[in-house]
Amino acid sequence: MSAFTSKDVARVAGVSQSTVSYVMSGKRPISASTRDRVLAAIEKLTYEPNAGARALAGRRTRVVGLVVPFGDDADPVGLLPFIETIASSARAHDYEVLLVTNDEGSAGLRRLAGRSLCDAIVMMDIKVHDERVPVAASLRVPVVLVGIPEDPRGLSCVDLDFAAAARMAVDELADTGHDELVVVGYPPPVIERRVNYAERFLHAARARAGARGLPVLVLQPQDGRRSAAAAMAEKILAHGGSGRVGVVVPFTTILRPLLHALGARGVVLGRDLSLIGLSTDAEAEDAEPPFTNISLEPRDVSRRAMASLFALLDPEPGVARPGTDLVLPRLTRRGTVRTTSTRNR
Amino acid sequence: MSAFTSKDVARVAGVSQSTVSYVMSGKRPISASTRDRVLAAIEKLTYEPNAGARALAGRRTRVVGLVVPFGDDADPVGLLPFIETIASSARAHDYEVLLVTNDEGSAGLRRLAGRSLCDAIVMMDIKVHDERVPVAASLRVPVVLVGIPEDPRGLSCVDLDFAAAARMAVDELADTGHDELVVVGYPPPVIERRVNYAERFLHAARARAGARGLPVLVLQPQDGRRSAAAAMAEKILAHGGSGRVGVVVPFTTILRPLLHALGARGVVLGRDLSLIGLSTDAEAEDAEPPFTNISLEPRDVSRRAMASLFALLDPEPGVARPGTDLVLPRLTRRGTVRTTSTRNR
DNA sequence: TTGAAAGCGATACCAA
DNA sequence: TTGGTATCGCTTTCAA
Repeated sequence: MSAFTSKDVARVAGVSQSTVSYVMSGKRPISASTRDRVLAAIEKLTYEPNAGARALAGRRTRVVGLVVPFGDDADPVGLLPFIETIASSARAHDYEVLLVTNDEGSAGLRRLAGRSLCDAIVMMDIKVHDERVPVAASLRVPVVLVGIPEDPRGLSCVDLDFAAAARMAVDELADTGHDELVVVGYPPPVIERRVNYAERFLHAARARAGARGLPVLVLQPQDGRRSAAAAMAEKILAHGGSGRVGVVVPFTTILRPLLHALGARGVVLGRDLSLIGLSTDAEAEDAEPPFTNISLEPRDVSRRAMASLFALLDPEPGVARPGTDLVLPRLTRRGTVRTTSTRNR
Repeated sequence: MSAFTSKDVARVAGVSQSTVSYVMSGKRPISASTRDRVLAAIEKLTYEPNAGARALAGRRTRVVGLVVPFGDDADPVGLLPFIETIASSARAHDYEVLLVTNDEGSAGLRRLAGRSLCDAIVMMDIKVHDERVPVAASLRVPVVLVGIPEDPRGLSCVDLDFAAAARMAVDELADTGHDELVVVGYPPPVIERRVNYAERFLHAARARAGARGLPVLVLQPQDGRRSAAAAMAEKILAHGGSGRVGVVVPFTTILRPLLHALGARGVVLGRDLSLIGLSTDAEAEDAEPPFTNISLEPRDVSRRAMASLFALLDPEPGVARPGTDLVLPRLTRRGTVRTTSTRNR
């Protein structure tokens, strides 16, 4: 394949190397005729600029670094839509995406910035106290967090509004006449790692339930597997004798096995028990039965993260300042919440 | 953060810039004392070499390009283990991973190579006739295919041996006394795109079934959703009156809904009907019920792909030549195949 | 509107 | 065992 340089293009087009550069960047007015000659030469030679040389001379790589939670026991499902959306958004701005895995910790961040491998970084799976956040804040490149640490150190954060999600779930159940709440929370490793959204969800759920005068029982599954789901189902049923119970499930991976475990015990959701899950819409639709859900909106979150990243990369005067951007979740009713005659929304 | 260069390191260590370079690369013997001084200076300045400059001068980027099937309707589940394994394998060799999505087609490949963004490429989701393969073969950088096109053009290919998987499934069912086979195949888009593994699996299944004297019915689900699964369940049951039927399901995403649909119709797998799925072990274990599966081995496949990639990157004399590397699948029995008294393996 | 030339920060050759 | 320096391919002043 070609190994032509901008010098070759210049020669073919009969112009100087700098003119070739300016034609490509548009940073200088060029007469129509020379531009055409240059473009023709580029076409003819199938010239592609050398990324390394460009990065060296121009001090920008046109690469965004993406730190993803691999290897961790973080919810692996639902990661793809994030990566996918970030990748396509990057491409739409003519940026490449460099993948770094979480298990490298802050070393990955230092490498990314120190070696000038990228112009900006998106970091996912933020913990409440995250050792990487202060490091990220000290880098020469802007960093956008998908998730909210306790102290963002002035970094931009984007995430679903998990507190609002919790309030939506509690309100929906309170409004439909339920008088008791069970939250099937997060497994021990998630809690121990102090994943930020888990805490935000649980705190807000407790607070709202208190405000609405509903007692809450928070259960903790061991993990997202069948046995854990079966145990949860038993606890819910043992607990739920007294009244009209609404179950809230923010931990995505336990949803399917839990639905199965409840079904196997003869429970009909929407009749014997109400359930709201926090999940993508696709998962809620395809589950058996389809359940009322509050959407995680991974695509929206990713898009907004990339938007603030690009805002940081070329700071439009008077516009973006870093801050926290919370995406509002959306509740979709699919019949797993029993409604009374008093309310019918 | 630091923005030190190797020149700074040289100054602090009291040596020349080239000595710093040689200390880092080890391409030249260095006296212990100077090496120590240089390393101390590097440490002190937290020096990191500029990737662009390195790529430019050294003509190698230490980046591998990874082309993943986003946006396509290719099975999104099971993609993560591939990416994850490739990423960690790359890191183990001190390479970065640049993500390119499939929907860019061969343009992405040309960019990767043309701009010298990477030293080698891993490409997934190969079709039988894949327009990208001839392009890949014409690049200046080595390309490893995860999947097998009809004409690999001399490129290295690594994949699960889907033909062997099909034969294993057929043999297992034949050996256990089944006298009829139903294959719940791939949905129309997969067939139309001529995804290579789908064809390999179906051809081999038909051939082996013929050799074993078993009639085969190949069904085609519309997609991987509940309604499609329900339709499949009906067809299987309508068909299966006459004898002992064994069902083979190579399309991963339909497995869960199909299991549910069968269960809802009162079918007990391993008693009324036998089923073997092609899926990761995790999925087979966690399903309801857990099913006998043939593993997709994404981690093995990825590891071997990276192994041949690194073999291409520094060609050990007398070792690697490009070729096709098929990973043997593994069958794990989980009780969804009914066994006769005549065989008990 | 265009060109010449000085870097950008490494690598690796040629000498010593 | 080490240092000087040309070079990689592009961007961006500075001059014209």
